[in-house]
Amino acid sequence: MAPSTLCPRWLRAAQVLVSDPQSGPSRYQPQELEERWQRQWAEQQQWAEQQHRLPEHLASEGEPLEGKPTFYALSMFPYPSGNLHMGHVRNYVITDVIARHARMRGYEVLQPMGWDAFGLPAENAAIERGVDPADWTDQNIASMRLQLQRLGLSIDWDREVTTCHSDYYRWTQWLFLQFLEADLAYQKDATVNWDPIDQTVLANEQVDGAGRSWRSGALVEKRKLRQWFLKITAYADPLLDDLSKLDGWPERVRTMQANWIGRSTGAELTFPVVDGTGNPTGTEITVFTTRPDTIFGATYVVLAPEQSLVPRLTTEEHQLSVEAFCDLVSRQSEQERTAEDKPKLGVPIGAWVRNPANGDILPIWIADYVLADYGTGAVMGVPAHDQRDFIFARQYMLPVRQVIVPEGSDEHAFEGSPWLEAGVMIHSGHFDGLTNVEARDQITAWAEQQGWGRSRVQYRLRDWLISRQRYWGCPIPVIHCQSCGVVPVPQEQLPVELPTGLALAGKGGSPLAQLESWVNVPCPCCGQSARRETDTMDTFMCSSWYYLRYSDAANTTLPFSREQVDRWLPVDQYVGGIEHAILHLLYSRFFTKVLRDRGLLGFDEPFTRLLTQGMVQAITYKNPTTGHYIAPADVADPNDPRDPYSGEVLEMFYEKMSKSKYNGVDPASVIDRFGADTARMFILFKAPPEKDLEWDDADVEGQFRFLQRLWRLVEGARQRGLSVADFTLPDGAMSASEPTVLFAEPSAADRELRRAVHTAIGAISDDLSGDYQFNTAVSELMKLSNAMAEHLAAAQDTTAVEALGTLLLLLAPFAPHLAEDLWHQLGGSGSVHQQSWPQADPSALLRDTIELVIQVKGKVRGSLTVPADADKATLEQLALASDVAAKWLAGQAPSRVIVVPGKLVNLVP
RNA sequence: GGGGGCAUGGCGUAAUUGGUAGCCGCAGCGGACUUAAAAUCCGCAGGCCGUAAGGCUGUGGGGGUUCAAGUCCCCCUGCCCCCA
Repeated sequence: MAPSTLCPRWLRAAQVLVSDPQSGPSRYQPQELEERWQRQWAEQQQWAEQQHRLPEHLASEGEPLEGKPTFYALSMFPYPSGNLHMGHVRNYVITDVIARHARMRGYEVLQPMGWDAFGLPAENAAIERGVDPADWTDQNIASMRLQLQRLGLSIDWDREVTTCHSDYYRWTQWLFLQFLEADLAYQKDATVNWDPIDQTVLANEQVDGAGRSWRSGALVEKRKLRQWFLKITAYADPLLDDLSKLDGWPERVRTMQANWIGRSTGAELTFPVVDGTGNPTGTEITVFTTRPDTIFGATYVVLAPEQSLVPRLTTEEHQLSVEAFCDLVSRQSEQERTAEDKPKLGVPIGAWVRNPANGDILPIWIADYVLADYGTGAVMGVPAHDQRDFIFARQYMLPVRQVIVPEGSDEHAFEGSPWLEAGVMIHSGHFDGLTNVEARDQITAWAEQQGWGRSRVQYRLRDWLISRQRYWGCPIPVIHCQSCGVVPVPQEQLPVELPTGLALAGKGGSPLAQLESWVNVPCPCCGQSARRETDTMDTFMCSSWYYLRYSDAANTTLPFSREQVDRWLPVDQYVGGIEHAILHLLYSRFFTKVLRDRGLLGFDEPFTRLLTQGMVQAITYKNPTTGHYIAPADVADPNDPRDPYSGEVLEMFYEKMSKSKYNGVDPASVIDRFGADTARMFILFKAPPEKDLEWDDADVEGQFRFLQRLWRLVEGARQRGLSVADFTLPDGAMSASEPTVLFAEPSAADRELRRAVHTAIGAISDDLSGDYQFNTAVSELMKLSNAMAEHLAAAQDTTAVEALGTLLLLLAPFAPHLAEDLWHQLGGSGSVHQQSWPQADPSALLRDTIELVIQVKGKVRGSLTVPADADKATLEQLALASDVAAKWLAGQAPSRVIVVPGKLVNLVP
């Protein structure tokens, strides 16, 4: 027989035998296997909505089709940089396990994916390399989608959204108009970073630490531009109060949001401006303070340099110094201005106010540490009881007047610090002797009564500046008309398409403003010539509602229908990085509340549960003298890392993967070597999900070995002729009082095996509910596999089949390809991913005897094998009669005996 | 400075929430198989003393509550994150 006539299957087997004679007739080859199943799942659209392909077990339970509960598992969508990194992998694998588990528990699951596709990197690529941002982005999406698909995620790709495509940003614009209509979008002047050489606005990320432009190197200036804001402050209270509803969120994220909103209760107090003789001029300065109790200690008043009263109140002789100071301050960042440890700078403006509490005449200053847009842009200076006022007063020799002293003590000596704690009032008129907490309310009430104050709630949160003077963003859909003012683009004219084919140079002002043909349009109202808004939106606008769009991604008449959005949302489980703990999550919550109030959806909060996964770190080598990073590949001996050139001993630590540190691990290379299932299992096993994860190649290989062991385990079962074809798990109706009859006359091996199987079901189910613990779930899979290796051979077929079938069901969410393949190898019908999640049989966990620990005075001294059902009195008797008791009590009767049934007996002499 | 978190073998981690500390894995050591190596399988493994049986000790340090503390309380040290 000529070789060419050989049966192809035989040939393949022969090749395997030749290449690896020890490993038996078949071999775990993840690359081929994973590609095959991914193709099949895609062909069968297995992850699309399953409403019309209900698994039989649910139909048999008589559950109506419409009544199938929904589960929405969501990953934070990526920016399409072109490269999938390990952080993405960790994020999406976690979400996928949750989604697959929910599906097996009978939920209709939505797991979508999309692209946060507007943003600076595309524009930078355009400026630097002359590529078209749209092409650059689309190519990146195409390649990242392929990389993602290799992970075997159960994503419904039909619902994919891309924020830079007009079928998406059309609705971002539509939603902007909703905000405009609701009076929640407005324009006002705000400062931007201005590059005087390139004549363009820079994003904060484009300004380096020294305040210079990333491109031209010019010192960046602050400029005032008229810009668009969303009135998020109007929702400060609900955004803060509803945090208490989010008990499925990490506590620290809730705390961060609460701090960011920063609600503080205080008072507005009005100081009349007086002339040189102390007579009122008719002008007033209103300050905001959280400490009205300290008003008798005010020794000056400070305005922000930008405050509108400053030009009017400044006297002629101070004109020059005030202008010079305002110019200086305009170059500082907010952080520099308000940091508590920085020196505070200011100048007097020559005007005076009268303290309404005690009539004192106080000088007015301007200072860098007061911000124009917080409170009223004016504060009263109380050096004795405020850190920043104290530093300022020392700097300029302003008087310090103490009005609170520690309880039961003399006046606090001002050695080097103000008194910030609670205490008793002094020098405060008829409030003397009160505690300052009492005085705070009483002084506010007194001021209110006298007409110079009122209590006031103040927020740290500012309105959201959404204008960007950039090209690659969603155009703001309004038209400026000389006679009609700001005119929204009519809905039927949406989308306002971003023009294509621009030559982006990164200089000369806003890119869209330079395109006259695009800018000049007739006014939709009066028809006269008008100009388009040339600002684009902050990309956080696009990402504030994408999770709503997934629910109804193909809708061409609305961003989403109320029916679909209310069916799927709120998101049951959101998974993403902690770096979005504040802005993205806050903006999304804000959007949800506004849209709820507009009647577009029917829930208060978008994300019921939130999981913030930790970073993926990798081993990093650094030369301590040169500060250079060394690639791990260039380190000859990892146990004694040395610089390949100088031979110096290197520093070694784990740090977030990044190109500049040469410590990145490419997901594709891991999948090429070991397959996606190994990568998934490793990343889940190595650390709890919210902790940082240290990448370690040796551990990856260990995970691969585990999957190979499973392969061999099934191989052996097949040779034994076992099949899971008619394997049905006993259902949940079973209880300990009615032991299952499936397993007649179990041997010791049967009992051990069943105990291991049902322990694993219980433990893994537990790890996948509530607080997710994928690391221990994988560890339980390993324990089950170890128990099977030990007991499978001696167990009956029924028990063995139950064990094998259950193992594959439990494995399915974690290593979906291998589980599917082994399921079919063992004759399983249908997809393993369409089976129901197994239920633990309590009767399998029962034991005849247990090990009872004997403690003497809390220390373990030995143990006894006792009947599992022995009562407390019996346990005490057994313990007292034991050799251990005899040895350690030396004949004495214990003064106390503590019995913990099923656990231990503690004898206290 | 304010707020939050963490600290367990050589390493990553686990511990029914007050009940036998160290599960699972990595690295390591010993053995089997092999001409040999790899792979695989079996075994050992917190530290100290001891041939062993066994004992002492041990969850960053100090104190406390309790029959019993990795777990609860107080103080200290170190690291991380957020906001200033």
